Amino acid sequence: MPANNQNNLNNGISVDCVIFGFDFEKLQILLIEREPGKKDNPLDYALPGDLIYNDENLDQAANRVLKELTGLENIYLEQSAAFGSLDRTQRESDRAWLESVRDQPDLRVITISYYSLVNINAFDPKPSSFASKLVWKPVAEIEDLAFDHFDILNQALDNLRNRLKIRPIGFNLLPEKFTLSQLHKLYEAILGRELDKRNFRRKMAKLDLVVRLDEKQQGVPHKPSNFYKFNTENYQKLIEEGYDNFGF
Amino acid sequence: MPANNQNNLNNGISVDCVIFGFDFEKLQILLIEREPGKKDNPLDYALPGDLIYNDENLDQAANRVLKELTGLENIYLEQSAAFGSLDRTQRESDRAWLESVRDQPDLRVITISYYSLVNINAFDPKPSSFASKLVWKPVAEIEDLAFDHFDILNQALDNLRNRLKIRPIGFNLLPEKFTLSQLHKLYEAILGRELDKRNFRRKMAKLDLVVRLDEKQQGVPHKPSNFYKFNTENYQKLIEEGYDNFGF
DNA sequence: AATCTTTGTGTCATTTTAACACTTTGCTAA
DNA sequence: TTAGCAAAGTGTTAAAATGACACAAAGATT
Repeated sequence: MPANNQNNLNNGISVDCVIFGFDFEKLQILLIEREPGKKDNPLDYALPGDLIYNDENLDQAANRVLKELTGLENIYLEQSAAFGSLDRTQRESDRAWLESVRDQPDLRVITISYYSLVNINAFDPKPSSFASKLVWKPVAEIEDLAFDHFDILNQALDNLRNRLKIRPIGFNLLPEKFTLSQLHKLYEAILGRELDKRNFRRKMAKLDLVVRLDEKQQGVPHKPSNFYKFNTENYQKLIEEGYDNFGF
Repeated sequence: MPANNQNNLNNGISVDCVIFGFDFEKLQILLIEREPGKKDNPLDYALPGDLIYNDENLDQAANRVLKELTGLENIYLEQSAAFGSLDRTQRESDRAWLESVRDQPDLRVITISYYSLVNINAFDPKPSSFASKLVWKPVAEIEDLAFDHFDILNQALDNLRNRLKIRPIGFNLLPEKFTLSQLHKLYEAILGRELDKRNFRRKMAKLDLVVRLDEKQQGVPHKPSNFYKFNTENYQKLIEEGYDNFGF
């Protein structure tokens, strides 16, 4: 055994997933609603996440945990950051919860966060395991989360925004067919600021990342908008050329 | 104890530091030269890094390890990524080394990497502990490293380049007084491509990030160049305004 | 005095960005 | 049927940023 207890290697490693979704209005995030503790605490939300196994690597763990807790599979997942503050599991409400689900609630746990972008309408979140209840929450309305998950969320959002300047990953949040207005609103939702409609469309057109389909919206009480799809080939071409100015 | 051995929590966590330095010519990186093993292996280099303690957080660990192994203290350190492949410690030459320095050489270890930028002339690397010998190596000449450290290096370089578009962190690599040519070469070294001299200077001037000093180079066999220093106040101002286009 | 090396500087053409308003389409309600 | 409503869709102009490009000036060396 090690000589000093500072180095007794009794560490846990977890992954936490920040799952962004878009409902054509606001940027949302998928959270686990935890049972309120003994006290009449307000409702309490946490990111989907869990300890990793010893025989899987980090990406595998993130995919597994996500599947186990939400049913999501084969989705875009990007590593975000590592969090390892000593006090990250020391809040009272969190400790009670840990005691109910962990063999070693006192274990010091370092977490690796991932973020993901999904089409909010394309899947049916299936709570399981200790994720008793899954809910989508608008990111902008979240003020706190369990553990240090609020920090993790903000970090992920920051990474997402930076990434969006370099890669057009936002398309992951949309269904296969979408309108330019939806795409426009998506960028505004992620970036948290307004973008001029004409300038947005001009740049999108120049990038040549979308293809106009011969199909329109139906049943809307106004001029129906045209559907588009993502142009994978052109995207690949741009990336191979080293192009990386996808920002607004 | 846990029910299944997949989840026995027997994990180690380490930090590895990618220390970039600049000698006014090439981008360099600080490496530990390991004793060749029993075989007549070629020389072998690794990133400074070690297991973290249970009573310190990640940033503390990175700072401590860096100080212990190199003598470097109070320097810019940015978290880069987490690496946790199952086979990252399975190379033969690495295992021999682990057996000589670790209590539990078989421990599965996940590492959090940090990168740092230092002025290569401003400190005297002091090898200690098991870092028997420290050397600077030009990044461009490195073809492989111990463990998965080559991957870690490339990831850090990628992060550094992305970061440089958003924040003028390159100044950390220079002494307090520097010439515009040195700054220019630094950007070229980090980005790995040539930049037009006049365009570079024009943009630097517009950003107003450097202040001209009333002092020139001496003893150079050509027109001496003027010294400048970094303008911290203007930098703060730009950041507060939300400006983030520092790229070239 | 001539030579050498690196510093330091300006212009022009092109591209990118920002600001800005009205017509069109299809549905809805009177 | 028609008037009104709501969102879609579209172009111009000015300002800023970028990219390409060449030569004179300074100081050291011979």
